[in-house]
Amino acid sequence: MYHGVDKAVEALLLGQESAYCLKTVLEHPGSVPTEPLFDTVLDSFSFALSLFASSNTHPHHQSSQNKATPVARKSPKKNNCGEDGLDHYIHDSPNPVCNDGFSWRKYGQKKIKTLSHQRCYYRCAYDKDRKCNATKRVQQIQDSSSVFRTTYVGKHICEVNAFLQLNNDISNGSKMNRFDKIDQAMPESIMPQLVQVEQEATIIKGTDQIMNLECGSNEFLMDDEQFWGYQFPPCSPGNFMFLDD
DNA sequence: GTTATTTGACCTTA
DNA sequence: TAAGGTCAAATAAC
Repeated sequence: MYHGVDKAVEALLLGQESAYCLKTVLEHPGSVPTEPLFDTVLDSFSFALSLFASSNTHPHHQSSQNKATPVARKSPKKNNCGEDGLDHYIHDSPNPVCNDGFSWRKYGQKKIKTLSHQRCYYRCAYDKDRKCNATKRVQQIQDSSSVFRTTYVGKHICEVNAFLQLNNDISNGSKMNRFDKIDQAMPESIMPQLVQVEQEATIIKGTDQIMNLECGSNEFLMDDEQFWGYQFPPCSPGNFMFLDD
């Protein structure tokens, strides 16, 4: 999936560029708002990581994917989502959404009247520890193929808290390697800050690698190129598009 | 024993 | 009142 890798590289480059801008801004405090730059850096890396994650959904990587799936734990007696389709998906087609880098805890599932499959509800595993209010809903939306819609609601603040802790440690004179500290601070959660909501960001992952943005009640599907264009439109340096938070 | 998942009940909203 | 979202006790896995 070289196309996706190219996109990922682009995203990383954009993130790098934004990081450089942020560095410059921080050296000249007050000149430019820093928050949009933070968001762009996070979004860039998030998107790149999501692409890598989706590239790992190729059947050849199935075994490793299954290992990494955080919600794979299932009771043999109780069906995860009560539908054959989802079971089939989990076991026969790796679920990329479950490998989005965050740790999720399932807190419910519901049969949706207009849909043939149940909707599963997850919240951040650190919702209490780090007061992270991020949740997601996973819904299979097609019977004929393994297409799942994951709707992310809320913003992950768990990794932000971890970074604050990290920065405190560093500023307190710790000599430990920065990345060692990151690994310690957030073994599982240093990962994508997917497009966050007030508007919900919805990503569909399936056999066609479709991505979807859901804007209010008007849904539309787009391929990853369109999604990319939406997320990171062509722009000159210093003229980024930021998503409202 | 601890932690995660399941699932019916309850709450909220349109 | 119906439908979607969340809670929490029961249950299963480790």
